[in-house]
Amino acid sequence: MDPRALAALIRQSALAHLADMSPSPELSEDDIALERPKNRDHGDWATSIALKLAKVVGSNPRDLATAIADNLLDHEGIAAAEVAGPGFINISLDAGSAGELVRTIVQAGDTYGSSSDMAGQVINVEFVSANPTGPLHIGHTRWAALGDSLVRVLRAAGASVTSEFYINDQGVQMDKFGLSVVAAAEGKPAPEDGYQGEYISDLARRVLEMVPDLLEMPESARIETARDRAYELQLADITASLSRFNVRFDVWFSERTLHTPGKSGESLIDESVERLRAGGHVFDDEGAVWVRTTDFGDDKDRVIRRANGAYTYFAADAAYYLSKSDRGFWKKIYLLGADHHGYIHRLKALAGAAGDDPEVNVEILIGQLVSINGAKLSKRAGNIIELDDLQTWLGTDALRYSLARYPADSPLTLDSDILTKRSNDNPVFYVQYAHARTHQVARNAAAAGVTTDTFEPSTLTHETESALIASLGDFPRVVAQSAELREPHRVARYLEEVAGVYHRWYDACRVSPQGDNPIEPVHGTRLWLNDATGHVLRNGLSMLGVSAPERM
RNA sequence: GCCCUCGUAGCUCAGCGGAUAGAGCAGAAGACUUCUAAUCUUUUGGCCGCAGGUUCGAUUCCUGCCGAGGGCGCCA
Repeated sequence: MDPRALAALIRQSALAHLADMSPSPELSEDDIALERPKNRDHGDWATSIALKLAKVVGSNPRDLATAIADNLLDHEGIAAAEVAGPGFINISLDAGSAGELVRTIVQAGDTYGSSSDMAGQVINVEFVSANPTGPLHIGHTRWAALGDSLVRVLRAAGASVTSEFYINDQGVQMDKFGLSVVAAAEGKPAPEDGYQGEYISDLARRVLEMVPDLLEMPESARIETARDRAYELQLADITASLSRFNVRFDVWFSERTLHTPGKSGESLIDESVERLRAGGHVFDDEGAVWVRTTDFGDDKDRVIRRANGAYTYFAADAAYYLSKSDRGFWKKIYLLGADHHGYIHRLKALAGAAGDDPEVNVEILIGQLVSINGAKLSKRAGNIIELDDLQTWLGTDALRYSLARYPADSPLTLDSDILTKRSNDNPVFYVQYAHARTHQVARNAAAAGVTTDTFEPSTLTHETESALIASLGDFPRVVAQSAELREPHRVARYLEEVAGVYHRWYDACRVSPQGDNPIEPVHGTRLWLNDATGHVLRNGLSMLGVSAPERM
């Protein structure tokens, strides 16, 4: 019996008891609030449903709990249902019924943990979105790890997700970038406010290889050529860095495409201003064009087109937002650093002005900054800590895992000493080792002649076995909840728990018989449990973009 | 000044209203003739920043204060 089936059963029992009430209370399976108690004495599962219902139906929680518990006991597979504390119901499943879950997991394989809870939701997740004017730094690294994991978790929950990188390849920063590369190519110092660091001279050298006559070109062509070639190279570097980091984007959206005039002679930005105007959210004042974002909760109206005729950055934001809507995304999720939280109001306002519901169609996840002890600033790129350096230093697995195991809104200081340790201190190794151990156990079982031909779940009676089974049963709910709350760190924390329970089980229960002892049904059955654990660990690690080695 | 996030064990952090607030590390004591000891067992350690409020019940929700970080533009 898996948790969902149990929740359905509890619901049924509660409703049976309350059937003669009028009106009979609404009760969904989500209301059951099934949880696994920390304390083993409290059974395999516990529910506070009686406490919640007592308020609604106006009866004593303990009496209500007793009635529901009695009803539950009549059902197959329930070994115990006891009322405890103010009205909790502690439930124990009988071993056979609980163990059936193991077969379900193994048969589901790679798909165990996935669900269709979010089926039909078409979601765009935008993250990283760095200027293509230099290498990615530690801040981008956090959003890359978190964003990619979030995308994977949402997909596992059944949503249809597109990951997107918005390339700020237009504007003043790009021009500065071009000037900086030209200066380096000419052997001159970087311009005021320009980009510095060895990577700029590297780019200049590479551009000169591609365009040997660069320095003979007229100035404007020279700057433009240098800018665009260096941009190409830098973007390719960023893509390669992310790819090594196991992060891939479905869409690389160039800001330039918003500025480029289309067939009608109008750019997408021109069109979007007109669309907002048609919606009645635009006004003119002192020669500038404004969007009345205060109608949608912004603290001030925003200029979209300056008095000098130039569009503001907000104009590109607007066009970009409309593009996402036009491309059919029902929900737009943005991952932004804390230094961008000022965007929240205007993005929401933009959604409102575009005719969307800001509370439904836009979600902005603000992440706090991350730092790391012991990291060296990049020599190549100047005063930053580079993703590439971090990755070479710590490895993709340790870096991705340790960034994904904390909620985005907690300020984070990573400890490089721990991340480079290959022991219990380092959670990623703890989890990966547990996975490798499931494979080692399976190899040993094969050598000892233990097979999965026998499966007798009623033999899984050890307390570590019921704990492990219950833990494995939690996986789909953890994934669904992580997706719902946009908190992939819950998957990581869960995997650590599974790994711990598995290690304790391993310590207590043998899959291969010791010495010359005969092979019994329990051994084959435990091999099933072992394999089921391997599936859960592998599936979970995969959602975090972390490898699941079969040997370590 | 206004806005956002955070404040939980010595450290790094979990805990979307529930039972005695948890994990890892650090400190103390143990377990390898054993399917991998990269593991496991036991143990020390808390005015959950402070003060109110809502609730049968608050670390969790609300308000104020204190502390840390970040943000406010016809910049991008």
